This record gives sequence, structure tokens and C-alpha cells, in this order.
Amino acid sequence: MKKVSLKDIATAAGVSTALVSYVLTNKEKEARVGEEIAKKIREIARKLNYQPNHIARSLKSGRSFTIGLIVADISNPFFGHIARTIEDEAKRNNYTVIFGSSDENAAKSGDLVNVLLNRQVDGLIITPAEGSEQQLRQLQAQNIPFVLIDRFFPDMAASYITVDNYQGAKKAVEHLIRKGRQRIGMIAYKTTLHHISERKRGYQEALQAHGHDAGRSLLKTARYSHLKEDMQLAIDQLLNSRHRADAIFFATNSLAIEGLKYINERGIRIPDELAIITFDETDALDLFYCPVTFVRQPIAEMGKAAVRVLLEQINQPHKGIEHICIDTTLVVRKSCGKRR
Amino acid sequence: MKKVSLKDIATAAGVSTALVSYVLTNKEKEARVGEEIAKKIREIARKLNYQPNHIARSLKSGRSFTIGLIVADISNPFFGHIARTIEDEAKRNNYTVIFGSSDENAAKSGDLVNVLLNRQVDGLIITPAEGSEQQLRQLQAQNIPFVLIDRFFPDMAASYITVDNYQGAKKAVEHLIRKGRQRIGMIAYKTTLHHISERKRGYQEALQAHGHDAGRSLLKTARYSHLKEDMQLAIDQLLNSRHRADAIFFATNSLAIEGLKYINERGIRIPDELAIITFDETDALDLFYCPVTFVRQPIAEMGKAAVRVLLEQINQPHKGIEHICIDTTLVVRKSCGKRR
DNA sequence: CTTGCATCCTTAAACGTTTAAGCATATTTT
DNA sequence: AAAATATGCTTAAACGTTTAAGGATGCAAG
Repeated sequence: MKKVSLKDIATAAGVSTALVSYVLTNKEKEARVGEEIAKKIREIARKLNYQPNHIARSLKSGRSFTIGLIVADISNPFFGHIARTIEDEAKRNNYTVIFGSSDENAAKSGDLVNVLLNRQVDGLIITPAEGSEQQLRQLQAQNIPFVLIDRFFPDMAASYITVDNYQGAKKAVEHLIRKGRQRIGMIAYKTTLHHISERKRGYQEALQAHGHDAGRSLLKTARYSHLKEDMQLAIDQLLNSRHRADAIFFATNSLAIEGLKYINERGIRIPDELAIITFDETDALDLFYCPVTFVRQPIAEMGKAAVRVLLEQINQPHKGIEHICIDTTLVVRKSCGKRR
Repeated sequence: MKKVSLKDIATAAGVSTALVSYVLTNKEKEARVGEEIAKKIREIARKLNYQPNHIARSLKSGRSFTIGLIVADISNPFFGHIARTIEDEAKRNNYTVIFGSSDENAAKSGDLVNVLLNRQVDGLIITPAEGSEQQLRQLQAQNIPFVLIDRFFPDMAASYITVDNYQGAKKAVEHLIRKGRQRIGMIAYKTTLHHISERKRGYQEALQAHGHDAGRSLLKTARYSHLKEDMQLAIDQLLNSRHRADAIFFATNSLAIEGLKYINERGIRIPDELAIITFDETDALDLFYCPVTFVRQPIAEMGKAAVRVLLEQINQPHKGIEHICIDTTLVVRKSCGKRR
């Protein structure tokens, strides 16, 4: 049972394929197709259950109506959520999504970009990995539309969707300060990626603004690739020093989860011994015996915006880049304790 | 800067496109291409940074080297993990993955199938929704290769990858019995999907085999679409009756998470007041104050198997269907308490 | 009766590949 | 020397669409 093509319909209707194409793409008016025959063609198409061959159409039009999505890891619920909203929004616009996971690795990300481009995606939505500027500049040189999401490179003129990471971090730390915490630590990824830098900056400036010690000693980092070991070390350092930290601000949900696992292991009581606050929400934070206060990123909004901006770039190539920065919200729960 | 095509290379080298194609697809031998010119062609291709147009290739070959993946919801980490392993395994075989989320809705799933087929995917990996048998049979009638994963329909002759849900559930309940629990409840989705039925059957038969009350009263269901309300009702019913349940077995991770949220809200202590066990692992279960004992599905293995079976079906159309059933493992933690 | 203009439809090229078939030319075999 | 084979390349069709251009017919206007 071969697939039905325009030619089959044309033969059945005794007309040329051109006519069939005009009718089935609703160009009857422009092409002045007779009412009778149009009806007949539609009828036959329905009866044969004609499904247009998207690939042929793409080849002709040079557009695939496909978006390439590169995230760090699709199995991380944060990126899963992003993927989901992008999927939904893309579908609303008759686009489909091909995805790939970069594991925060620039080389992998580069491979992925190439694979996706060979598949003729019309544009890309990317959570760029550290060190991937070069790739992105190449995309720009090739005039491939793309939008960065979650992170971006401040000195690259590219469209991006981000949240106000600086303010978000500041809110988090100020919340801890309001709760009377004195020695506030932070654990972030060891990366130069701008969103993380901004969170660090928010942390440090909030501390300074309130006369807290903002030395380096309370800001720890962990490698994405050695999360577990580095996390344990970081927490041990924060908690074993003479001036033991009484609060930890995690820069992302994956850090928070890994960190809380170890904190549980060590039997540290939240919030009495230690206050916890983090970026990003996830089920795990709800279920923690002491629900974790967090900085919420409006993921749905970000995903939608990314698709919108990308489609604009695709359809209006001279539109110019767009920067969208959305505010975060602090969702207060119990992990920072009461004022003390 | 237009994309470089075979023709551009051919022009530059002063040969026909055919020759270029032969060389760049490594068919020099069969096509008896001269060594000199082959080298020259490769050189030019490299210099022009030629990237083959996958779409044109697909149109010609009738194969897109693309797999369609339909899951219930890509933002659910369980499906995110599946997607990730499928992505990796597909990439190893030079395939890419287009995905869509069905939200357990047969109509949505049908739309998705159509979208993906129009994109000429070579095959599909599907977590079928309830009531989607008809769609699948249509796929069979059209000779579209597909593999079911996670669930399947026992009276449909289609390839599938599943775990032994019956045994998995049985193990879970037997563990509770060994721990001395007397009134073991179960909360499942309200669905006729076979994997859930099997888990229910495992639950019931384990109870019977050990002389426990296996009446209907302790087996509750919740609708996927009204999870929160139904879950609260189910738990209230299990815990408010005269013969209060002393253990709950959740049929999936999403049920467990929703359930534990409410259990936390009600302030019920695990494992003393209530033992908890569930299918599927997720970070949230690790972080719970009392780490949750669960039945592990070997997701990586399942994803790999799904890709392998699908590619076999694509490449050897007369191979016949394949059923793969993998064992689960019980991962014991603290949520079922000590023997009592 | 021509001319012009609608109306309705067909032709054919194009998108970028792949690949069977064919055509020279050179080399070997008989 | 003729025939057979080998070598190295080109031609052209095909995949399923889209769409500009053109052809044929009918009809109204001059």
C-alpha cells in the first residue's frame, strides 16, 4: 500500500497534478480553478486519504517547518518543561520540534547543531553550553535564525530569552537576610555562563548591600561533570569551617537536589540548622520534609516567547534581534525558617 | 550566502553532479571514479564546507532517518529519561528524534501520529494512550513500523518493550507484607491500559496468596486529568475508614508524588503511620524525608531495546514482531519501615 | 469577423539528491 | 585486427511537491 501522491489524485480525477496542488493548498482563487473540479478533487483526496509529503514540500519551499531544540539534558525536568512548552507552542504554529541534549558540552552541542541543520530545521532554540560562542557566530554568519534560552552571551548580538537572574538571586539572598541568617553560602556550577555569573553577582551584591561578609569563602562551585563529589566537598567546606554557614543558596534545581541529598545523608536539619533556598522549582522540593523556598522562572512564558521570537526571525529576516528578560518570583515556603 | 549543493561542487570541479554524489557517498569503487578527481572533489567539498541536504536525500530514498517518539508528557522525568536514552541510541545509529506529548489522550495522540507521518518518519516509538488501538491498527495496515514502550495491548500483534508489571507489583506488595503491614492499599490510574491492570493484578494476587483481604475497598483509582482531587479523595478514603490502611502502593511515580504531597499536607508520618512503596524512581523520592522504596524499571535498557527493535523492523520489514519483557528490581529504602 | 479578455486547465521547470544506463576511450584478450 | 572488457565519466530520470508561464476555449465588445 504505497502512499497516495498528488499524481494519484490527478490521475483519478483526470487532471494535472498542478491543479490538484492548487486545490489542496487552497489556492483555487488565484489559480481560477473551476468549482466543480475543485470539489471533485477534494472528494477524491479525502477518499484516498491523501496526506501531503512534507519532505517534498520542504525541498521545494526550502522550509521544513521544523524547529531544532538543543537543551542541556532533556531528562532534567527543567528542560523537559521547556521542551514541553516549546512543543506546544510550535504545534500551534504548525511546526514540529527535533531535539538533542548537549550535556553542557560545547563539542556535543556543535555536533547537534550540524545534525539539526542537515535536517534543514528552519531555526534553532538553544540553551548554549559554555564555550559555544564560536558555533553560534558561525550560525549568524550563515544567517541561520536562532534564539538562546535560559542563558546567553552578553557580548554577542543574538536574540535571547532569559530571566532576571541578578534580581532573582538578590531576592533570594535578601529573603535569607530578612530571616536573620548571618552566614549565607552559595553553591553554583563552575562555569562562566552568564546566567550563573549573574546569580553569583546577585548573591554577592545583596550581601554587600546589607553589610554581610561577601568574601569568596562562602561561594562554592561544583563541576557539572563531577557533581556528586564536588557537591559533597562544597557542603563539607561550608559546614565544617569555624564560621559554619547557616544558609545555602543553590544556583539551580539540579544543584539543590544533589545538595539536599547529601544534606539528608549528613542528617542536617532544615531549617533549624541550615536554611535552604534555590533557583527553579521541581517536585522534589515540594516533597522535601521542609518544602523548599525557591525562585520561580516562568518556564511556560519563556518557552512561548522563544518560539514567538524565533518564528519572527524566520519570517521576517530583517527584523533584528530581540532580548526578552522576564522577572522571577520568590515562592516562600518553609526552608528558610522563621525570623530569628 | 546560499547553501552549497552538489551542483556547486560539480561546477567548481568541472564534473557532473553524479560524480560528486558518488564520491561523497563513498561509492567511488562501484562507480569507478578516478582517484585524482575523487581527491579533488573531496577537497572542494571540504573547502566549500558542503553539508548534504538531508531533505533531498530523504525525498529520493524515501527514508528520513528520523524516528517519531510519542510519550504521555515529555516534562515528566520518567518520559524525559526514556526520551533521553532513545535520543542517544538513535544518534548512535544516525537517526534523529521528533517527539510529541499525547497527555494520555487518544485524539491528541492520533493527531501527533499524523503529524509525524507527514514528516515521513521511518518509524514510531509510542507510549500508547488508552483507546488508541484503532490508530495503531491503522499504522499496521499502512505498514508503518512502530514499537510500543511502557504499555501495550495484549490482543494486538505489535512489537513492544515492557517490564514485568505483574511481578513488579507483586514484589512490592510482598515486601510490604514481609514488613508486617496488614491493610495494604493501592492507588492507580483509572484506566484500562494493560500495564496498570497488570500492576493491579500483581497487587491483588500477592494479597490473596498471603491470605490478605483483597477486596476492592483498598484499591483506589484517580483520573489522569483530575489527579489532585481524585488523589486526595482516594487517600482520605484509605485513611479515614474504620480499617485504616497501613500501607499504600502507588502504581506510578506521578501518583506517588501527588500522593506524598497530600500525605505531607495531612501530616501523616512515614513509615510509622503509613508505609509507602511505588513504581518508578525520581529525585523527589530520594529527597523525601523518608526515602521511598520503589520498583525500578530499567529505563536505559528499555529505551535502547525500543530503538533496536524499531530499526530492525525498519530495515528488515519481514522480520516479524518482537516482545521484550524486562524484569524490575525492588530498591529498598526506608519508607516501609522495619519489620513489626 | 476580428480583437480582447476571462476562465479553466496544462506544461514544464525547479528544489537537491541518487543511480541506472549509456557513451567514449583505452586496454586486454583472442 | 577484431572483439571483448575495463575505465572514467555524463545523461537523464526519479522522488513529490509548487508555481510561473502558457495554451485553449468561450464570450463580449468593437
